Amino acid sequence: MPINKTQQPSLCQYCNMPGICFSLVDKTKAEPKVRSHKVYHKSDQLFASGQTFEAIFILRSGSAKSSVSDNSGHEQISRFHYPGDLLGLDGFDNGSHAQSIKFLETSSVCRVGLGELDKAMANSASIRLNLLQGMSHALNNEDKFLLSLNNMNSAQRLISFLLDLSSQFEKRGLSGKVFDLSMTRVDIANYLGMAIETVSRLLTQLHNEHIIEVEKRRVKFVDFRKLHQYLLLERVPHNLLGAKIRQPNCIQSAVA
Amino acid sequence: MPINKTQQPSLCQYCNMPGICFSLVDKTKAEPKVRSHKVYHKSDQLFASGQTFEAIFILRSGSAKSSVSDNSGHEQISRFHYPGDLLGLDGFDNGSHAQSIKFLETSSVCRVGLGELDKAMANSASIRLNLLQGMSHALNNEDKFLLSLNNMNSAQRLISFLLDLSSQFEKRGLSGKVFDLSMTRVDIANYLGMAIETVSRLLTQLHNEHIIEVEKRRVKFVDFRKLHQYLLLERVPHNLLGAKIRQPNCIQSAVA
DNA sequence: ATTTAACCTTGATTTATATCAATGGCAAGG
DNA sequence: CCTTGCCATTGATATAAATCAAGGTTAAAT
Repeated sequence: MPINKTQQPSLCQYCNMPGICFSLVDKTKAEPKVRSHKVYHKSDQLFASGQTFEAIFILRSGSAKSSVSDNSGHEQISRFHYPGDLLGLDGFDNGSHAQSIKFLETSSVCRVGLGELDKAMANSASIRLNLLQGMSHALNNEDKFLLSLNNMNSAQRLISFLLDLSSQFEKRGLSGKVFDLSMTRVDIANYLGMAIETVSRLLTQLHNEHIIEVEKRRVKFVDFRKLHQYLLLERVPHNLLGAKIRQPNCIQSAVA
Repeated sequence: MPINKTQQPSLCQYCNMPGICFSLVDKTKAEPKVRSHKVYHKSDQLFASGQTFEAIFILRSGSAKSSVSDNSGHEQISRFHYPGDLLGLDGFDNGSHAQSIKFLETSSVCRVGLGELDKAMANSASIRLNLLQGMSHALNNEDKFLLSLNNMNSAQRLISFLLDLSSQFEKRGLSGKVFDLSMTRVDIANYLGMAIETVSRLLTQLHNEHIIEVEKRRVKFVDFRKLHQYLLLERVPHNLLGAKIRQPNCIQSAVA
């Protein structure tokens, strides 16, 4: 199985994004078959935890959040989704969804039923690859996220988050320098594992240090250099090893 | 695609575990083809981050850890592996491994080359399902782990870890009540995102409270009830909502 | 057999960040 | 229009867990 992302130019005419959508159709036909597209609105749920796994989805536009919850009702946002992302991959595990997915704004998705998907996988190496890649990518992303959760202070986590968002937007041809957050501060805090007050304070601080500008949900990057400097500041990983020289304090205007 | 774990009895004769190994062979032949098996020792590396993705592996015996690291050299263990686990799934993302995998003790793996794997996937719905399930399961596990990282205190995280190990062992027909840790305290601390001193102190504390017995790497569960009580103690998720009534303190002999 | 290095434990102290508390603004719905 | 609730900010205080420090034990290597 050659691993090669551009193996097949699978840009979906309808979704206008690289994905498995177009690849699913029979190439011998002139027009790609239009799959079932659907529009959702803010707070709508694509599926809920426990629901039967019947299809995967490709996010065409808008944004969404995945979350899981434990038996005592605590919710944890595990991922934010942007156009091109595959949704519902959690369902393969045991045939029902482990996550819930809620939309953060008006969004549209492309639905691919399981039967259809399996047929496509049987026939097309590129579809197989596409799907496995998507899952592997999600897994790797989550690993990286773990890394930052356990090895960064809250300022660094928030900055990583913003930079990640920025690159997500750029990948999709939008500005990575100015953009609007589609999620609330509460969502950000939940995702990053900190208190909402901490998120708020840090945003204010970065604003005051003229590193970013924040106006409600609008974020503008002013000084990328300083932003990256924050990330480089040593945060020793829990006394684990003498791998790095430590510094007494990181937070307080550590970027001079 | 019917989602059904027992769709096909795919118990590998050689690995003696449910997996994709046996399913890969031609059922019409009397004997399953022996795949390439290999033995590794403590500290050996199965593959390193950056290495070309050529095969996936199934852990037959022993245990291993996956880790990722950032550009500043910090390492984060993302998962511990036990017999039956699929190794190397991170490689699908971009054709090279994102993680490194090191063995924690003498272990053996079953190797499935990519070409072989793809062929099998093209031909067998059960192999497709098996692989997707494996990845989906890994993804869901990591989501759950995130949940506990962000919503539990260190005692609860450690306990969850021990209970998870316990169930891993039971699943594999071993005692979930007494077992040996194959990883160091440093590994545990790294995985759970806490200082090694905290791990040590908590183990001592749980021992003193007669909830578990710890003797070097040997762990014995004494009082499951109290252990679970620890998990139920409220740990409000970062001020996010009034979802739960909070309690002043959790750690200090909270289980009376 | 002795040295070296990894691994683990325990105590004292510091600190990053949660929690508590109060207030203001904005959007949705009646 | 009002008002109700969500969303966000800011300050004061508390605390869980990291860090610092030191010693002990085990396993590996010379």
